[in-house]
Order: sequence, then structure tokens, then C-alpha cells
Amino acid sequence: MKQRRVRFAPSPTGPLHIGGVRTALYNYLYAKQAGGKFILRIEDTDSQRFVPGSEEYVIESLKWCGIVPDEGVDKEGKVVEIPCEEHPHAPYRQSQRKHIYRKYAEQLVASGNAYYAFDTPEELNALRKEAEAQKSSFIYNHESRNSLKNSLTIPADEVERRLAEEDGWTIRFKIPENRVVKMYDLIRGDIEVNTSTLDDKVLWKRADELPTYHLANIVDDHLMEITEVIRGEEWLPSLPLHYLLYEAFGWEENRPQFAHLSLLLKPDGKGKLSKRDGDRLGFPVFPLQWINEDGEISHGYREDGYFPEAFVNMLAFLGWNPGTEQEIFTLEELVEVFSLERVVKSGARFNHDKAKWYNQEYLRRKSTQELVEAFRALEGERLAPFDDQYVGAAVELIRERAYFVYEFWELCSFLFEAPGEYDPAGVKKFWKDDVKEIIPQVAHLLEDLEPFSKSVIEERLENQIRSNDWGMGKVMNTLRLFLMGRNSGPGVADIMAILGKKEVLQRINNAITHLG
RNA sequence: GGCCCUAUCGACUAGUUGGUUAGGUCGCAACUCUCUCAAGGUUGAAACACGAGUUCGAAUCUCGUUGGGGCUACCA
Repeated sequence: MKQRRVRFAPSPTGPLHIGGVRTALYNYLYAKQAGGKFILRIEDTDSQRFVPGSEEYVIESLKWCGIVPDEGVDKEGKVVEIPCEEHPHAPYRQSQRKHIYRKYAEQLVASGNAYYAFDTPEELNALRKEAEAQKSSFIYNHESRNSLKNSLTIPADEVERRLAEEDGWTIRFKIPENRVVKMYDLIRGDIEVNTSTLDDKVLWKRADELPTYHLANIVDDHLMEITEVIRGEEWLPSLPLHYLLYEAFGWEENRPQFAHLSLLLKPDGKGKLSKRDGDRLGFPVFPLQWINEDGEISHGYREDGYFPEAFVNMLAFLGWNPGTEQEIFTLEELVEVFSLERVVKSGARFNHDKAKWYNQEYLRRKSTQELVEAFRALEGERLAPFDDQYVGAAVELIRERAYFVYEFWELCSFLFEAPGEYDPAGVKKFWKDDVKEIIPQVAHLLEDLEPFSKSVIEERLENQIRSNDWGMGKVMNTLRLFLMGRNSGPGVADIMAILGKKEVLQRINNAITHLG
């Protein structure tokens, strides 16, 4: 059996959107499952829309996710430009493969499958406008091509002259008339389209002397011996053209199989997920932060505190499921169980809550030490005076309450800084005459307590409060207020054990003098 | 408009050969635990878009309608 070779082929026109990351992920999982190759190819045949930095962004995003290309990118994370043993098909950037495509385009003209067209963009736009006015649409196809300026209507010597003297020409594919193209999609099954509904797509652009996606894509997939093309659903309407191109080149024998992935949809309303939805609804649409030329910042999952494993797991389940009830999978486990047969055909709405839940699940699976390190990475200055044991105790106290490491400080800052003020609502609710009498007595009870551990504190407090009939709620909530400045949070005994006797007594006394 | 894809709880989905009390997860609600808030535990509300047809029997097969999505560039 042939080795599986799949590719992810983004265009460097800006940051990679999470839908793109998902496509890359599915390609990667599919390749790795069979011990195949995952190839990265940069499809930069649109010189107009090129955005500097996007190629690096794609590579860094994939790296963050743990999706490392086998071919196309070297160990330094650079796109390979010169062929070598590991990257025999270099260059992997289409702009650097220009010389390759031209002859294939010419070959199609020679075989009668394509033709030169001399119509200017202005002329075509005028035709489109005209058709629109008559509530129809202009299509460059078998009906119109014979009345337009191309090598099918212009005498051969004239064509020769114009090709030599002018640079205003394109090469168009000559779509056959009234033929049914029978296609097969690994996710969708059989698809049939009549060629008469298709238009004569441009294969070679005058504008930048480069092939269009359609030509470059087919040529490269063939030359790079791609076995399966897994791409977004937006390419499904082009599939008949691509089949016809394989046929015209005589490459049907080893034409890759195709799988079209449904698109990611907005969480609300209509349409596919876009950059603006992230800004509007407050969640990232990109794996990594992106800053455009105007200095506008788009949020990224990485910068927003997501673990890459959680992000990948969440993305994998958006449009795929293993058919079992397990929902937590590492990348390695996903490689094991992934299958295209289980990819869902309909579009999936992105859900921010589920993404957060995944992060929480992964946070819970981290060791305390890993979380201490992540916490320190975020709050270095403030945590510096405290040793790992103390920070670890703090982390263990609040880890169950967090979705993200960045929430840690808010949840346990009181363990590192004594409260400067006390929540007025809590003071009003608990700091009453009877409690003012009781708290000093409670403080006194703690003074000789040894060891000052959670269970010992808990036992002493509970016994005394109950036997004196002071009221558990009143006393405990007041203590919590004095220890952390707020009236909701972890258990009082837990807090005390971490802070230590001296600090606890000091905080209680401070509060008493402060509040009077 | 034309062409193509698609249709199960609010969301993600299971239900691959027609017979299930239509299952799970997120979210939501209630109860429970409890010194508060979380977390946990238990429970609940919640779906086969609609209409025909085939069949003893349809979420599942067929057709149609409707909804959703994509494409319709010398963009990918």
C-alpha cells in the first residue's frame, strides 16, 4: 500500500483562523495514524493579498499545537527552499515554483484543454454589469467563449503576435460541454455535477504572472505525490474542475482522494465564524495573538491562557467524534482513534463555554508543580518571596475553582498579601455586637494550638463554637472576612493552615483594630 | 438568481444493516453536601425542520418544501 501523504496548504494572507488549524489537525492526525507524511506547502500565488509574517504565524501556530510538519519545514521552522533528502519536493512555497507551472499550463493549451484569452478585466467587468442589469449573470463558458477574445476565436497568427507582443493574456481551462463528472468524497460520498454549470476558470493570471490556485494546487499535489486532499468545504464547488484537470493531464491513475470538511460557524446568528465574531463575543478566533499593520490586536488562545492540549482537543471535537463517550484525548490518542468516516458533514457552531470547559479539564490534570510554574510565569514578582511549597499549597487550595491559570492570583492573592480593606457588605452583615465579643475569644483559642494544621484547627473551632453556641456561620464567615477581606472563598481552616498561626492572629487583630 | 453541500435538545454530538423509554458532553435549573463561594454528588427541563411516499413499522430509505452553509474573481 502507498504511503499516506497529505498536505496543509495555507495562503499567507493573514493569521491562520481556528478553522484552518482544525484542517491542519485533521490532516496531521490522518497522516500520522498510518505512519504517513504531513506536508506544509505555502500557497502564495496571490501577490496582492500577501501579508508579511503570516507564514511564520502558521508555522508557530502549528508548533504550539504540537502539529509538526514532516516535510516542507526544516528544524529551524523555516520553509524549505532547496531540495534535500527529507524535503525532496522543495521549494515548498509556490511563488518559488513559478517555473514549474508554466509548462503545464502550455501543455493544456497544446492538448486542447485550455486556451489563451485576451479579454481585459475591464471588458469582463462590463459584461458582468450588463448581465446584472438584465437580471442574469455573465459566465465565461461554452456558450460565451466563442464570442469573446481568445485563441478559439482569433486566427492563429494573430494569437502568436499578441502572445509575443502583449502581456495582457490569461490561460483558461476549456470546460467540456454537458458531461457529468462523477466524483467521490471521503466524507460525503458520491457527488455528480454537470459540466455545463461550470465556467472556464483562469489557470494562468496575467496580473502577477502566476498560476491560479487551481493549476498550482493540482500540479503540486501531483508532483508531491499527495494521496489524500483534506480541505475546507469552500473548495467543494471546485472539485469538478480539479477532476477535469487531473483528467486533462492524464493523471487520473494517481489522483488523490478528496475529503471536504464543513466550515466552522458563528456561535450565534448566521454565517461562518469570522475575525469580528471573536471581538464581538469575547473569545479568540486565532490560535496565537496577531497584531496587524495598524497595531490592532486580535486575541489568541495561547495568550488568553489556553493550554495547547485543551485547544487541540476542543478543536478535534468540533466536527468529529470517536463514537465513544470519551471526550478527553491527547494528540497521541487522537492519532490513534481519528477517522475521516466519523467526521460530521454539517457545519459546527463554535462554543466558547465548551472551550473553557476543556481548559478546566486539562488544568485539573496538571500536577501541582506544573501549575506552580505556570503561576510563577504569570506572577513572577509577586510570588518571588514565597517558596514552591507555599505557592504549591496555595495552588492546591484554589485549583479546583479555576478554568485558567491567570485566575489564580484573583483567587488566592490573600495568601500572599494581607487584606487592605474588608468587603463592606460582609462587615455590615457579620461584624455585630455579639460577634465582636466572640472573635477575641476565638483568637485566644488558636494561640496555643499545636500543630497548626487544618484538621486540628477545624476540630478546635467546631467544638468550641458549637459548645458555646456561638453560631458556626457567624463566626466562620467573620474569620474568613478578616483573613481574606472577602466573605466567600475556601474553607477557613484551610486558609489558616496555609497562612500559619502568627499571620492568622495578626490578621484577626488587624481587623479588630481597623473595624473597631 | 444559478450550482453544490447540509439538516437530532440552546450548543457539540451518538444513533452507520429501518424496531431505542432517542444516549452522552457543555450550558441551564433543582436538590444535596456545607462556615460562605466554588467544586463534587443526585435529579430534571430540553431535540429527530416540515409535508408526502415506501413499509407491519421511518430520526434512519425516496421525493418535495423550508431552513442553514459554501461557491459563483486574472482570491485562495
